[in-house]
Parts: sequence; C-alpha cells; structure tokens
Amino acid sequence: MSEEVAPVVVVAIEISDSALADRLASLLGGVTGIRLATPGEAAAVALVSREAQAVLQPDDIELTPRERDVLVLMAEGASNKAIARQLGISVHTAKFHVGSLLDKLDATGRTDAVAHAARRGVIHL
Amino acid sequence: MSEEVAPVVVVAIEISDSALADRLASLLGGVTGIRLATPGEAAAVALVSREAQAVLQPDDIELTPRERDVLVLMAEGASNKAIARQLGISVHTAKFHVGSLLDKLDATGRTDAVAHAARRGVIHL
DNA sequence: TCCGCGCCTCCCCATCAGGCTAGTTCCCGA
DNA sequence: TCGGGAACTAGCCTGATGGGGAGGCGCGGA
Repeated sequence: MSEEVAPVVVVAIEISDSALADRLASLLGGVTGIRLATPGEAAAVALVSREAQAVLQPDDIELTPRERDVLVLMAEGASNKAIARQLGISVHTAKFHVGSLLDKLDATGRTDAVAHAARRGVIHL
Repeated sequence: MSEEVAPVVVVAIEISDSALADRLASLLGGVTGIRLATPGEAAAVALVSREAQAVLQPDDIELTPRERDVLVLMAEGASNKAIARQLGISVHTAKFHVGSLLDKLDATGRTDAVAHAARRGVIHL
C-alpha cells in the first residue's frame, strides 16, 4: 500500500461568529491530513455556519430513532413501500411510523411533514 | 455561572464526493471538541465542497407562473383539492400542474418535488 | 411484579395521488 | 393566418395514503 499521495485537505473557515471560527481553527489546526486555508486561498472544502437552522429550533421535537430513519427516507420522496423495503420492516409498520411523525410534526401529510421538519431544522435537505 | 466549558461543536458533512467525505469523517472523528452530525441532524457547522456551491446556483429550472403558485402551495402540504380551491381552478387542473412540476423537477412524487425544489433553491422553506 | 413505551405486525376502508387520453380557450410569433 | 405553447377542464383507473382499531414483544422504572 504505497499511499504516498499526501491527501491533505485544505479547509477554509467561513464563519462570521469569530469565537466559533477560532475554536474550530484551533481544533482543526492540530489534525494531520487537514490544513487550514490561508486567507484568500482556494480550498477544497469550506466550513460554513448552520447557526441559522440551529437557533431556529427552540423546541427540540423528540423523535424516536426509528422515526428519524423514516423521516429522512420520506424527505427523499420514498413511498411507504420503499421505506419498508429499505428499513426491512412491513409496509404496515412504515405507515405506523409515518403516522406518528405526522402527529409529532403537526403535519397533515408526508409532504407537509418534511417541509415542517426542514423548517424546524430537524432535518436539512 | 458554573460554566463556559467549550461545548462540543456538531459538524455536518455535506459533500457528494464520498471518498473525500469519508476521509474528512475519519479525520474529524477523533478530534475532541468536535462531533459529527448523524444523518439529518441539525448541526452548528457544515463542511461543504467549494466546487459544489458554484455548481449549485446555475441550476435555474424554468417554471411557468402557475407552476410556481402550485409549488408553494404544495410546499405547505396542500392537497390537490386544496390547491384547486385556493387557486380557483379545478382539481384536474391542479393535478395537471403538479404533473408538470414532477416532470420538470425530476421527482417521483410531490414530497420529492418539494424537497428537490428546496435543495435547488427554487423555493425556500 | 406490573406498567408504560418503543417498536413491530395486521386488519379495514375512505380518500387521495398520479398517469392516461382528449378537449377547450387565449395569445404570441412566424 | 396558421401553428404552438400556456392555462384550463374532464373522465377513467390503479395504486398509494393515512386514519381507525387491536394486538404482541422486550426493556426499564415505579
């Protein structure tokens, strides 16, 4: 295995919260395989703030692990049948979880549910 | 004020290049003070690809005015019947527009369509 | 030990979604 | 003047959706 390719990833930090930016900079500074971009340098990857969404969820909706699984599949447009297949459960059970999700997210249907979840930051698209 | 211990920063990795994403995940996995977000979890910070951002914009899907009307109502979870009522058109016409939307957004269903539209910035939730 | 909860399964059933074909107006540009 | 596209309407049909009820199993706390 001659992994001579030094796979150093150049990371730019694009975060307005300077306290957070500094903390991340120092945390990442010591990681081998990662190099922080100098100002203006072209980076392969950027760290951007997701604060808007994070702050936007004062009411942490409590979902069971299974409900989260179902939710992300729903957000990909999966039907109950598709959810059932991918989760290895029956269509009936998938419907059951979707039903609980509609309850907890106060949604009228699956489309409404993923829109609510996205708006509240429970998931991001 | 018992505390100001630096809280753990939750980082989401939003990179389509799975090799790069995996490398970053393993590099960051061992860093104290950083935790990787579980799929769908709201994170404080996200790692995004710099190229991907540029490619994300010029993706202007051309929708007719009517299709936009229908799309925003769909994003609110409206049924075909509700869309028809609010737009003053028949359910058939509503379904017609939804159908074109599914085509143009390359979606399998209305939930998928809303998710795609949101991801591509055609609408925002 | 019993209860509650998460998770799972199954049933019925009314409604909705979406794909199909086919028709109407209106308006713009060749 | 003749397309052609947008917007609208319509019927038909199959499968998906989601609300209801009724259970079973395992685990952790009272």
